[in-house]
Amino acid sequence: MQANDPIKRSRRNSGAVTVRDVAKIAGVAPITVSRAINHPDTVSAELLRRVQEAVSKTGYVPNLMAGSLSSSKSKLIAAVIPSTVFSVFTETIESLNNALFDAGYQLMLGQSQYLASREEALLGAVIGRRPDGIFLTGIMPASNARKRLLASGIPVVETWDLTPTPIDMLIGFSHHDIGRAVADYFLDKGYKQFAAVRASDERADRRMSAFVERAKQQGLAPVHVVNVGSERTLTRGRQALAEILENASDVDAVFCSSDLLALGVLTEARARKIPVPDRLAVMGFGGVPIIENMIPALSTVQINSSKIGALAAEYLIARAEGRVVEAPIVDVGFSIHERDST
Amino acid sequence: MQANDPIKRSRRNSGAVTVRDVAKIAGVAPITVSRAINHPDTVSAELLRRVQEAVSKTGYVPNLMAGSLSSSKSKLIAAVIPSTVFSVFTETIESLNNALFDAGYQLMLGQSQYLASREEALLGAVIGRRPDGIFLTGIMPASNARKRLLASGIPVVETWDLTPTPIDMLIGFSHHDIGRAVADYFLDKGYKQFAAVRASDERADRRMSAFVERAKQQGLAPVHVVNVGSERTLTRGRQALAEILENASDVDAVFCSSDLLALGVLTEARARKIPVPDRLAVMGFGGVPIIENMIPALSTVQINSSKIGALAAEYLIARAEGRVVEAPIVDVGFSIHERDST
DNA sequence: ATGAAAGCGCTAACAA
DNA sequence: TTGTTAGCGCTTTCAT
Repeated sequence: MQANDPIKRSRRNSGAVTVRDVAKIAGVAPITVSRAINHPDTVSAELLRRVQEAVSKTGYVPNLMAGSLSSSKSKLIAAVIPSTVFSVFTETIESLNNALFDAGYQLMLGQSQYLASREEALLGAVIGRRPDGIFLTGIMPASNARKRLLASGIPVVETWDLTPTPIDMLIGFSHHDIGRAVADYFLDKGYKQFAAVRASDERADRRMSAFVERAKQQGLAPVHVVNVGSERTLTRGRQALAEILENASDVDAVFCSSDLLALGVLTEARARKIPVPDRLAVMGFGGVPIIENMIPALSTVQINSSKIGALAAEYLIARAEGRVVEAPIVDVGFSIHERDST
Repeated sequence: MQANDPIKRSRRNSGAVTVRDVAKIAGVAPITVSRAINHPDTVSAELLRRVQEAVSKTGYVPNLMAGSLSSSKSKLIAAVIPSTVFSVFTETIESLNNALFDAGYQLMLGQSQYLASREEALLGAVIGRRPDGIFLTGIMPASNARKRLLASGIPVVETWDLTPTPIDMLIGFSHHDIGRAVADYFLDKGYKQFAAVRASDERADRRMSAFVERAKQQGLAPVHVVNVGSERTLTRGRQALAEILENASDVDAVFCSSDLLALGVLTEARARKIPVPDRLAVMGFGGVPIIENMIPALSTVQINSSKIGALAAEYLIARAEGRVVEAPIVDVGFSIHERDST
């Protein structure tokens, strides 16, 4: 009933402060507020000041969803990882997120829990948000999800693996080469009876297959493999060594699909007073920082986890901003870090 | 130049498939497509079928940003945590994310790296996305950020701490009580000369202050405290014990602000062949799974990290969907898990 | 350097 | 049950 009742808004209105409110107070057009905030250098000093004043007076926080919808730039990067708990991926995510933050991007995190079913659903949600880029842990096999990803046109970086047919960009290393290299390394050191402790996951599978195959090629006895399924725990690593010793007491070298499992094997060896590395060698995978200064320090296949995250951020941001990424297929390699356990 | 050239779209158009395209193919109105997707039970079977067909034919993925803008519901929850690397928060985040996913929500993750400056910037970005809820690690002190959060009207849950003045909801425990309880526990066990190893963070500060104060209250000699700053590593834990022994060789019990630091202390003790727990007791904080089955198994102040995440998800989702949360202030407590190291 | 108009893709509100 | 209309809050396009 006020005289200056604004035009009757027939429907909604969420109540929050909008560009329009700020514009009215600053005595400018909404578009000027937008420019003052996003491209301050294209606006005169005087107007800039007035807008800033109005912004702080009202506590205006721009609605980024509206901005994204309008500009088709979301400043959002989505990452899909299997798990964060004591996993080698945490460092990748941390470096990815830090780099994104510095460039003004946000990270959306989806955890697939190593479940293919979940990955599919996750991807729908991810694409629906129209992120400017997608970070994938692992490579995406031919599937419905892959088709949707391809169709979306969103820049994608697959990581932690290599393939001749990436969706788009790729930052990884060869799991096959690792298995082979570890077998050769053990052989070199004079170990003769190998075992493997692994979780159920496709990449571990390839490392272990190559390890087993190489041992066979070199004329060794069959490798005793324990698959711990989805129980990626230290305890399960301990049990695995117990199983191995029961069934193949002459095993003298164990390759584990993760540092955590290797820590378990090491722990069980200690419990049984088995001399490491004299009687038993243990090799981990990943290179989480903690293992380096334990006693005994764990030898491992070291992956530069942070580098993967940092590179991925760089590539994704470049593409999001329309730049061309020169060499978007990178093999970051690996290195066997010899420590006390081998 | 085609005869059926559509109405000349004067401006933009991102090229992707939209509701309109699907609607045209299915021979219905756009809103019907929207309903068929979001509320399938309000649409006749026949139309539902036609819409689904059109969706799969076109590969339509709804633009959730547009939907959010229109409905003021983003189905996004933002979480701000200090760090993910070997941190006790990973389990909280994992359980939070899992619960959110099951309810159709996405997680946006921001890492503050324990930097107040970063937290402020992060919060701006977070509020700008208009998430349906915000998960905070720790409590937010009076500050500009707190004001903005309050003003935003977004449901907030603060965690991992207690305060009489939460912003909104709260799921935590008393750091003061922990420090006190650990001192009492050590005392009970007959230890007499305490030390502490801690990182720079406000919550560790309160645990340690209470620990120190209680020891004093009980007539013990001053507690020797080593502050490792931001170096939350196993190695730094080792160094810390070395420092302690150099300056206070009669120390017989060490309380650490994290399990990782405690693992370092334990490792150094082993390197020096100091009998644990006879000559030296070590207590960690957090309860990361790995410590339970190591040798020696680390005693720790166990926090139910997953429960915090799960509860937070429950509360945040309830509030996002307009429901009332009955008791939004929860003390999840803690428990001292006695293992080999004490 | 600034503004007016249009529209990003979706759904709430109202109508039939 | 289905459709029409309007508008969420912003920025692009075009004009001045």
